[in-house]
Order: sequence, then C-alpha cells, then structure tokens
Amino acid sequence: MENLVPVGRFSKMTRLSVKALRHYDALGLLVPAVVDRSSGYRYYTYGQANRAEAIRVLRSLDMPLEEIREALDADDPQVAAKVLDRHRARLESELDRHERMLVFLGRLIDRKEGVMPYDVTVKEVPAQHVAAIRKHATMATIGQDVSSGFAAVGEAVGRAGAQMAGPPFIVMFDVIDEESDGDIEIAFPVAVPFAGAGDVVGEELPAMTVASTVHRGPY
Amino acid sequence: MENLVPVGRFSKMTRLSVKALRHYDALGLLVPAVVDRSSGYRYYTYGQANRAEAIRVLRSLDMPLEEIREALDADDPQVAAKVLDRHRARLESELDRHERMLVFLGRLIDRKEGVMPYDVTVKEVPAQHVAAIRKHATMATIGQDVSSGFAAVGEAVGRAGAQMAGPPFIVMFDVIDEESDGDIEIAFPVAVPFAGAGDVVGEELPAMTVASTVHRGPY
DNA sequence: ACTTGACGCTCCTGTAGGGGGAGGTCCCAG
DNA sequence: CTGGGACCTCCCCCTACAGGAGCGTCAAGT
Repeated sequence: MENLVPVGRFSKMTRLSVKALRHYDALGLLVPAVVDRSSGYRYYTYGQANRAEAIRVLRSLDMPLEEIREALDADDPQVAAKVLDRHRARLESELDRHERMLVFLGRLIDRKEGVMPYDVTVKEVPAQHVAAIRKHATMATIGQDVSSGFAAVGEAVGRAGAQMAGPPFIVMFDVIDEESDGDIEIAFPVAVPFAGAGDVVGEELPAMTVASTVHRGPY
Repeated sequence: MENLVPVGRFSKMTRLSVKALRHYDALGLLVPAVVDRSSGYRYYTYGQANRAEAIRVLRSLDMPLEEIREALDADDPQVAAKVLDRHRARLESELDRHERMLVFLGRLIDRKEGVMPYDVTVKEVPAQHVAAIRKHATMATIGQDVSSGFAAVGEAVGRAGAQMAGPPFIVMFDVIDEESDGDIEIAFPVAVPFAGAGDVVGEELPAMTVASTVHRGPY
C-alpha cells in the first residue's frame, strides 16, 4: 500500500477540513502513515480513509473526539457499542431538554409582557402579625406544599375569625432548586395577633427589607 | 434604591455564578450599579435582579449572550419577540438534527459490524471494457439516477447479448454532497467491446488505481 | 487598634473544535 | 530554473465561562 496522498487531497477524499486533519494528527486520533522528516509533509494511505470516514460520521453526531478515539481504538466491538450507546443516551437527554426549552420559549414569546417571568422589587415591610405554617419543601413537592399550606393557613384563619390584613405571601428561607431543598413559610397577614392552631402558628414579623416577586396565575 | 449588595450575595440571589456575573460585567451585559473606584468591588441593586433573572432564564435556553443583550436592550418589545423567535427557530432545527442523529446512531449501534458504514479499499484495476451511462446527479436525485441508470445499462447489455465480466460499479467524477452536484457513471464490465445503444455507450477504461467501496443492500 | 477569616479583586490558563491569517518552505510542471 | 499552488508551523480568535494563583478589603471579635 504505497499509495500516499498529501493532506489536501486526503481532505477532499474525506470531506474533512485540512485544519481538522492536522488537529486529529496533533491529538493522535488520525496520524498520517508517513510524515516527511524534513518538510513535515503529511501523507496518508487510501486505507486511512476508513478511519477518517468513521471520525467524520461520529463528529457529525457531535461525539467528542476523545470518545471517538475510545470507540475506534477499542479492540472489542462491544466496547465500541457501549461508547456509542452512552452517547445516544446523552443525545436523548439533550433532545429532551431542547424540547422542554422550546415549550418554555414558546410561552415566553406568547406572553408579550416582556422577557421577565417575574418582576422582582424591593420593599420595606413594616412589622406585622401573621398566621403562618412552616414546611420543608423540595423542588418536586413545592407545588403541593404551597397549595396545602395555603389551604391549612386559610382554614385556620377562617376558623379563628381573624381579619386578613393583606395578600398572603410565601417566604423562602433557602434557595430551593434541583439539588437542594429548604424551608418555606406560607403566611397570611392578620390584623391582630393570631393564637395559633395545630401546625399554624401566629408570629410577629419584624420590620424588614425584602426582595419580593408577585406571581399571577396558577401555581 | 440605596440597597447595594456585593457580588457574592447577588450571586446567591440570582443563582448566577460569581464568575458569570464578572463576565457579564466585562461584556457590559449586566453592569453593577456601583463599582468602588479604589477597591474595584462590584455592588448591585436589588432591582438589577430582574435583568439578572432574565439573563439566567435565557441562558438556560442556550441563547448566546449577544442575543440576550439584543433582546433585553430592545426598546420595542416586538423586536425582543423577534429575537426570541429567531432563537426558537434555531432550537427547532437543532432539535430536528438531533432527532435525525439519534436515528442514525441507533442504526450504527444495531449493525454490529463496527462503526464504519462503508469500507474503503484501494485496488489496481486492469484495463477493461464496459457498457456505461453517464448522468448528472444531485444529492436529491442520486438514488433515482442510479437505479434508472442500472436499469438502462442492464437492458442494453441484455439486448446486445453481451457477457458481463464482473459486478457493476459506479464511478463518481466529483464530490456529490448537499451543496454541489456532479457527474456519475454507471458501468457494467463486459467481456468484449460494447457497441453502444442510445445513451448507453461502450468504452475501454484504462488500467488504474481506484479507491472503491462496496455497498450491500438497497440503495 | 489589631487580627483573622471570609470575601473580593485582577490576571492567566484551559476547555472543544477548529477558522483565519502571517510568514516561510516545498513540489511539480513548463 | 522559475512560477504558483500546496504545504508547513505559529499565533490569535471564537463561546461562556471554570479553576486557580496571588493579593487586597471588609466586618467582626478581642
């Protein structure tokens, strides 16, 4: 197999850019069969087009070069299949994420109000009496927690005949996201101190500065 | 609004990393309300959390920072909607591509033969007589061109009663891909010189070195 | 007033996969 | 032997940050 082609022709054969070929050489992923010592010229055999084609296909699937190497250098074809399958799983989850993003983005575009889902403002809140329930919430249960909390506090306030002194609110004590959970408090401002009933307690919140956001619509 | 927070607290408020916030500052995308001349400390107002939140949301949709700036700095909300829509289109085409890639990757995994769709080898081919038809093909029509070409050549060879001297093959004179088309020749080797009939011509191909690949199965 | 520890700063490097260009060398045909 | 195209090595550029080095600052406790 003495038929050697320089990089430009190999590039046309394989539809890989010359830059890419040099890059793969540098990484040891696709090393030319012959490299002229003095001139540095790269020469490939026709047979190397196989590997080049495989790389091109896998790259078109957005597979990282390191994994391509792993798949191609695996002696066992099952190992190669495993690498491919791992990548397939990644692609699938990416696909999922993109689908969700599209839905979300569609909602963003529909609602013309602007880009902001919420509008954060800063308020000085005077000291106030509230009836409140404290719960531990995770990202998964927060919807349920909030609605059951609202129900519980609303019922307790109603039974006590207390007068509401403003819109109900939720206080988040921690950042709640995919990885970490934390406490939330569902609170109804009341006109007079609230005695407490069951899990629902009465407290006096001191005056403070809060960052607040108003949510409209369903949970 | 004199309530200023340093970068660490702002980072926790907005769930943007400190690194990201500094990056957005450097790009002028989200510039702190106050930067201390002597210490360089960044201080943000609570109100800036709005813009930060918008950035966070749009980044979670993989929107480039430049487009986020474009959308947020647009006075006209319609312009912002257009930017979002453009991004939606991009996401959709990405989604499409990923779906196709998944199908393709699935096929790659199923067929255990290895990663290679084709296997390129190099052969020395002696001079031979062929009956051939030459066609101009594009990526879109190549399947049709090849099958009709096979039919035409096969019929002409059969009518002439010529003996086939080997498996039929296709010669590509140019690279044919999405952007460019070119000529292809469908050729049947024949034992004796072929006279030609209609579009099907007889020629003698000289001895040469070819890179060939064998395709099994349907077109 | 001083220390300490958390927090903040800038600057540098690295990531994946190359693109683009400068400046110089090599090869092949006429 | 000369021209031009092909090829070489460096180097900087891109996204959207992350990680770390090395050093300055802020606030609280002593």
